[in-house]
Amino acid sequence: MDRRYRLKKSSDFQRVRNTGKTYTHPLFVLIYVPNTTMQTHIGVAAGRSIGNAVQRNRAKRRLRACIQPWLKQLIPGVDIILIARKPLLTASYDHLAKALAKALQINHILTDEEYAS
RNA sequence: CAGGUCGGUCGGGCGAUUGCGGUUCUGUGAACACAGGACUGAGGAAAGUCCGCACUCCAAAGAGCAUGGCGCCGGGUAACGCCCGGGGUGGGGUAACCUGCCGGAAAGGGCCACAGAAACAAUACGCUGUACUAACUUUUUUAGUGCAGUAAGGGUGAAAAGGUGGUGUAAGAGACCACCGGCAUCUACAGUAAUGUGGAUAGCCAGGUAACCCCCGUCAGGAGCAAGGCUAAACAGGGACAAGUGCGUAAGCAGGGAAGUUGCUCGCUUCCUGAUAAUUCCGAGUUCCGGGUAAGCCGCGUGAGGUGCGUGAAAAUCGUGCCCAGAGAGAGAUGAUCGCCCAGACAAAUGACAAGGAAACCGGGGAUGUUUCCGCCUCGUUUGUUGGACAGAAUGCGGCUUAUAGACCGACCUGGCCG
RNA sequence: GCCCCAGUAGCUCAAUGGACAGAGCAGUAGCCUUCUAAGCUAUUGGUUGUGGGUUCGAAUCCCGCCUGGGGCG
Repeated sequence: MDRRYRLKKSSDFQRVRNTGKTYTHPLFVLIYVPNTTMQTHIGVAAGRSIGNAVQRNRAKRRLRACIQPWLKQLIPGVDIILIARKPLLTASYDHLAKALAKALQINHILTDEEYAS
């Protein structure tokens, strides 16, 4: 995932978490809110409860790898935060990819839903 | 062959598809962005942040005190609380080997609960002598009080004042004697030294604790890359606080005041040292408070760097040759999905070796030998299943500590068998 | 990343190196009350975060880990 499309500032994270809509799944938490810049930003986070530094990094990498194929089909102008949860470390890739795709469809963030389905 | 000890090395490999960070090249295009290519991208502990340095800022990094660390000896180093070698003194192991401790308790202070007579000293449980009193009364003995002597005795305790035996005495005591042990001073030899082995002298006054204070020696100025420097933007043009004197025309000097020196003092550095009749106003600063910005660049990787050879008892210690192209993020890159292989583990089949067991034979009998069958363990081959731990750079190094599936190499020890 | 601090009963806190580590609240049982609350009495509950060391003796002193918390530009 290119660095341009990432959510960076701490204040941005605070804004999205305070004003955004939340969708909870056993593997992750998805928070999103529309912005005014027509540019998509995605932030990935993993808390201390996930484990040590290796496990936190792995969780974030897997989430980035899963969101990668959907980048071009997202509605422009949305800020998204993905927060990893503990079972994500042991889940298979297929399981995680399907769960994430379903989450994106339900929340109507994709531009072309027929292609996505 | 089995079990173990010590030291060292490695800590999965190759490929495909698709992504990310860094450097660089090419093309398009106005800055600057986009597209494509090439090279490259975590560790032995990157961890804990426990020590030591480099580096940066505090004017320079000065003195004394305080505070803190360290503490047998020698060597190494930029330095260390680290490493190597040696010494003393305990503990564990059959052994190889592992492991605790290390200046001073005769400079001084404190503490040593309970128990005990007493915890370093005497208002003495006891023992002995003696005077007096009382009981009984033939002597004796017993009890109490006073005086004097005593650390031998029992028992207490973690610990009881050199030990054993004797002389001696009213009872006792290194008071004296013999042997043994420890300490101090002087001294000879060996060793760079710690120290070791001897000799002489007088003495036993000298319990433990310094991870209690302390004394001696030695080291340390403080803060930390969010250090610090530059650029841009933004807010504000704020509030608090002292001295306010003398000489001099003035500059300045002296005195005074504020701040800094990340504890204190000295020293040093910076700044201030005015008005008014009066209330009062003014009043510096690298000070304090309050407010604002959290964007970019540098610091930032050639370094106490790797590696071969030599030197050395050893310490990647020193000397020397060669190679340096190869991580530098900033919500923080090195990933995701597969395929093949390789250590290793388990199961099955099969082969080799074979502790041993059974039967038969040779032989008068035994030791022993020969043949056949069964065969723990170990190793090899094939097939199947499974299968790689601890863990992620964030200024950089030297150590320490802690976590870690396993694999390999070398040296040594113990036991069994064979020659 | 760098630098600090703390850990004692279920909770909040005490304890000069010295006997079985205390106090309040909470819990349990009893008394009181028609019943409950309040009150009174008794009682339960601790590897002093953990592993070593110093000491005759450690919650306390020293060292290593674990867990939790705080600060900075």
